[in-house]
Amino acid sequence: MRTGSVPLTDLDGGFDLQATLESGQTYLWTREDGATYAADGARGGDAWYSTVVDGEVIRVRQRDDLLEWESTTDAESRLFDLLALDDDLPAIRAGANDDDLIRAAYERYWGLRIVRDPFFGCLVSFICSAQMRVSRIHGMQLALAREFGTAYTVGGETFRAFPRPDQLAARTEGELRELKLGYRAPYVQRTAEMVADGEAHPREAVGLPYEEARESLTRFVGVGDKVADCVLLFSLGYLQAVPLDTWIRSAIAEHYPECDRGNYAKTSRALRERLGGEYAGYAQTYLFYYLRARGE
DNA sequence: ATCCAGGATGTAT
DNA sequence: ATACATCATGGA
Repeated sequence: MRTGSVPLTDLDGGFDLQATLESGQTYLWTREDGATYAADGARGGDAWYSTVVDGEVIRVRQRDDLLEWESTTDAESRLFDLLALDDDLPAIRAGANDDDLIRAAYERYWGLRIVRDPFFGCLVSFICSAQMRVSRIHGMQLALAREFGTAYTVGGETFRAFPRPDQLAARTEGELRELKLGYRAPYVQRTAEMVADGEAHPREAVGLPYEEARESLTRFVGVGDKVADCVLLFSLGYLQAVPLDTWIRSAIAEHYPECDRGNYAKTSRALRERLGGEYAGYAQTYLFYYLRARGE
């Protein structure tokens, strides 16, 4: 294993690994101490997290102002990409609407970055997210990796990659239901087939104007506007995407009632402008984590 | 027991 | 285009 470390004081705006990985954006990392993601956003700890990307095992942990990593390859540039370490956080925040709520959320979780997940794992994660809590979505993705993903053994420890499209496409709906995916099982199976067969691929959305990209992703089974927004935001680099989930919808009702325009597209557009346009997805994600931690 | 969780789909209007 | 029922599962 190669090792290295990134001095976080060099980054624009610092970094918070726990907030980034446990805030419900990504479900493709494993916390090695076995602790479940803190639903209340409890801070602290310097746990190791691991993932497998393109056949390379990557482990990271944060110790104060140092991000330590260990990997089967030189992982530094990969980490900059996956964890958006090159995003200019102060500039992003400066471009956001600065009301009391947004300010509080940014201050509480400062250093949280919008991840850039591998697209297939992200797509499946958010198909599974329908009417599910964060901890269970994570559990589903770990189960998919454990049952159907390729194993890599390094230093006596085994790491499981998230399954490739063909690996999931080869499973039956029944096998996926055994992992407690419920009614999402056929969605995952059919979407995996679409990608494996070359019928469609999430990356075809890249480069399209934002709302066209969202529409493009809804061709996958189990993907509506909300899940499409999550994939755009957490995998494909569309930082203006504002997913409207139940938490954000209640926040709209309580704090931004004028943004409720009746349907998804118009409401999302209104909230996007309200939250700061180009980087509205950042404010949305800080807000989501903040509100969920407070249990509102 | 009832409600709810990062919703989507099929059908009727 | 919009309204509605239906879909699994488990924790509060």
